[in-house]
Amino acid sequence: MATIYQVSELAKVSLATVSRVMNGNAKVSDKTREKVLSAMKELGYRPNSIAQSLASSRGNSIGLLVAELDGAFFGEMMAGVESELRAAGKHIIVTTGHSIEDKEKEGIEFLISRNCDAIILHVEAVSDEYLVELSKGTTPIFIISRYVEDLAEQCISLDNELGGYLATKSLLELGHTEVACIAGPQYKFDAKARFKGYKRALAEYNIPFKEELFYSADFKETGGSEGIAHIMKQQHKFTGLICGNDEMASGAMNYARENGLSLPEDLSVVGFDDVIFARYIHPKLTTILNPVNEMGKMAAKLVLQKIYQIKEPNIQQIFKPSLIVRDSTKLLTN
Amino acid sequence: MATIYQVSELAKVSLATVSRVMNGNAKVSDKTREKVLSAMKELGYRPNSIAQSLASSRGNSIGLLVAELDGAFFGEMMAGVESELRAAGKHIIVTTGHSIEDKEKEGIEFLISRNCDAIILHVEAVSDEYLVELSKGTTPIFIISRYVEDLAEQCISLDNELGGYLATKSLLELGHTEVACIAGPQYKFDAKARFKGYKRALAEYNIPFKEELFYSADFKETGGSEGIAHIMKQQHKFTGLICGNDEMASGAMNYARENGLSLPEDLSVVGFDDVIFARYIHPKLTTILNPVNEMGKMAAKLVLQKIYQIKEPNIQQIFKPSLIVRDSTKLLTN
DNA sequence: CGATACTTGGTAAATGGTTGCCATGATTTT
DNA sequence: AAAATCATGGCAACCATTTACCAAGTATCG
Repeated sequence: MATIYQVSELAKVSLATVSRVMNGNAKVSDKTREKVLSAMKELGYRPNSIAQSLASSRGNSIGLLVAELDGAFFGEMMAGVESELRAAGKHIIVTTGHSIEDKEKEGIEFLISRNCDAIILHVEAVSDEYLVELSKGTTPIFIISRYVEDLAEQCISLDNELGGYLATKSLLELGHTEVACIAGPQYKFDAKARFKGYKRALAEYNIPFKEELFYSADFKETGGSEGIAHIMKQQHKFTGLICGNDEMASGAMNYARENGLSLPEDLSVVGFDDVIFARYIHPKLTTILNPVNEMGKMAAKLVLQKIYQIKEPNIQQIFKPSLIVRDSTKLLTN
Repeated sequence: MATIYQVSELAKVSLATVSRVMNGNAKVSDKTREKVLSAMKELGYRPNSIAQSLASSRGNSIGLLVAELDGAFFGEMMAGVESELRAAGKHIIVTTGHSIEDKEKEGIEFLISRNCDAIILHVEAVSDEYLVELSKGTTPIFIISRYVEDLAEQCISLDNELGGYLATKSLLELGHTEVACIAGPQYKFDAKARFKGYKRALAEYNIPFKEELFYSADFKETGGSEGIAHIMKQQHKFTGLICGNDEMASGAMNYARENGLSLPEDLSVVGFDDVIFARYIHPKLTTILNPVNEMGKMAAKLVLQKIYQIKEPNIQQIFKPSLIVRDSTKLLTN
């Protein structure tokens, strides 16, 4: 691999001049710039970003930690972050946390040790205190899809409680009174908040919360089928169901159909997130729009603004979910 | 951030000893190791992997380039690579190519400049020649989901032609004779091979290929709906459809249903890939299993073996697709 | 023509480690 | 007790680049 020395030699200019050409922070005449560039081309020179990073203690890269690499939700989030950052010439380094505290911490360590200019975190297992502590370190952190009170400035989050409320209310407004809920894992902030919204809506309609109509499981298809299986076993009639996310809704709907219910006639279902395939399941899923992609972009903008001083208009830190009505819910008729 | 100097100072040992403890490549007595470790802990020392990488010209990281960060297919692939590599203590650096030649090249440049020990590529726009040339460089490359003759040793690929053949044959065996095909972009290797398999199956059954029943579009839902819209306009009756991938199948099915066809009664559809949501669309999709996740893992194993000399049993480089029968296809009855 | 502003050269330190060498002292083996 | 082995120290070179500094050369301009 060619080095800057060889370039300077071939171009017959000094080391410093090569560096000047590369970084554009000092004036260089067109003629010499040309010489340097063509020498680079001839040698196939490519700056060693590791050495650059070490010497300048800047990385031109942003770390991104997500729970999983697969999953529609994370995909959209990553894509949002990446597109915005790449447009600004920055690269991302992605790693995973798998929603396990130790792995999340390890991932963070890795990103920090990699000299990232900043890191964007989507973490679920790690405590607020840990994040606050972390934010005191030298690597700036930004948090996506989670709200940490003391770090509000660096958070991009969704009003999950409102989402849960809207989802539930939409069924109540359609006349349903027995509305079950299959929530995500209750140690997860967003799952908990969505559930809280569910209860608020019930309360508003003077409907008592019923333990038999509640189940908490994994944010996955299997969680959904497991949840509805459990609830159906309780023998408590219900005509509405709200789910922790779209995957769960999908799993629940399949199970329900396989067990003799027709949708949406016998059961109205509301999902959460509006991931890409929500409109491809049948019946098309009524769900809560979670603008993850937008939020990813916004996190990137926040980084550009705060770290690279690129001013970004219209920074928005708290996003509001909204209801998307499709075919999986219907007016209760008896 | 603490440095190795501060550690050596606090532990009252030499620089070399600290390095010995970290890398475990020379004997260190338990006593001194203990001293060093506790000093590290006290200082919160974290090795600077950038400096390590520069000094040792090893990165302990593997570059991974995928077309997109979202999309079920890429997600599974990334997850496969990551899980295997992480289990071996290696990290991945992910970037994207968006199936655009320049972006793919730029992504590759980035990964190389990042001193990755090896890079795993899922590229579609770049030519075979370019890859061969690239493989002569200092950074070893591995190619996933594509077969390059001259680089066979470094490829993990799927027999796409066989997949296309199996998909088509499954419909022919069910008595369908008018089988349409909505293929992916024909500049993509896998899309082309699948289409080739489609034609081989037709030929085997002495059914001529009909231009009216063919369309090539984006590997997306919109590609699928666009494709079926086009074919339906041709007014040539057909009872079977094979699609370039599951997303396209999903798009086509929705469009078909919205335009009066009932599935699978009027039209049998076969997808390709068996991404996670194939079984959650309705009717559940009959499709070709593309073991991307496995292939991702295998690519990682190949890297572990060839680069880190960790011997991996059961390396398999060419994967065979297989048919998964679900509810979207049925025997043709007239 | 001389003053001024720009462009460039050359040098050297710094970034945070790795790696190999040789010397030294301690410990174990014979 | 001499010899061999082992653990450590101390040193220096190296990785590819950035950055600051000063000196020197060269246009440009009035």
